[in-house]
Amino acid sequence: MQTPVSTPSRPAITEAVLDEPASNRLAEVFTALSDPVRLRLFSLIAARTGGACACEMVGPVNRSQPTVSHHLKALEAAGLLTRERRGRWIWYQVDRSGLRDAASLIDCC
Amino acid sequence: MQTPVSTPSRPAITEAVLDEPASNRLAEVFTALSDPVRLRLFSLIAARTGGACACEMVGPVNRSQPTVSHHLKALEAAGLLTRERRGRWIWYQVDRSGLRDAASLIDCC
DNA sequence: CCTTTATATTGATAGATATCAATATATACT
DNA sequence: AGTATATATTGATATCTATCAATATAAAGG
Repeated sequence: MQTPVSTPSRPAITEAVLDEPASNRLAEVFTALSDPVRLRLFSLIAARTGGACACEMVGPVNRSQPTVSHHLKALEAAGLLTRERRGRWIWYQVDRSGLRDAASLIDCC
Repeated sequence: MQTPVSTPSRPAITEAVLDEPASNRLAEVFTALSDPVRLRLFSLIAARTGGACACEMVGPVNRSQPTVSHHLKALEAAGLLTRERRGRWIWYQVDRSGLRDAASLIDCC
């Protein structure tokens, strides 16, 4: 499941009811953000300009390496992170475009 | 589980790593938004100034009355909707304050 | 090629959750 | 009181998910 390169901009939620495809896609994004460990991982990455290495994250979130790997994969699959290998390491960065749909929903406040 | 009356404003996610209480609270909000049916319900309510009656929602989301009731309760528990009885009917409105935390996370895009 | 290090996958399990049918509660009207 | 209508709760079930131990893969360096 991958995010399309360019996402069509959606009307604000106060202006039109979400149709089923839109709500399905948005639910994917919010599902990815619905776990405290994933939120902390996302936050760790967002707080560093230039992104962060997966190797730095096991300690801070206090979960096993496979669990961290699993969560990072989920965030990437939802289009919230980009992933890049550098030698033995994997570097993640926030994919801001993946957040736009979610932001437009929440804009109404 | 009820939202405090006034929520302390949080630093942008690009500035500080979420601590555990913050990520737990935020995960509650995003969990509430993580289901397509709940998103459509939320959207149905947000699209109507003055809110919407629970009785109008079973048809549009194509789920049973108990399921709709269950989802509306979840949205209210997360602090995303307010609930008011008017005679036999229950009216819901978007609680914008409940969205602020989520918005601040997503601001970074 | 063998070892080390970083990350991913597999398999298992406990807990969460979306759903509905049946039933209960609450309000209004007669 | 009795009936009709709106919403909530209960109980059951199927599916999903967070987690870890064990194992696999991938890259770098000797």
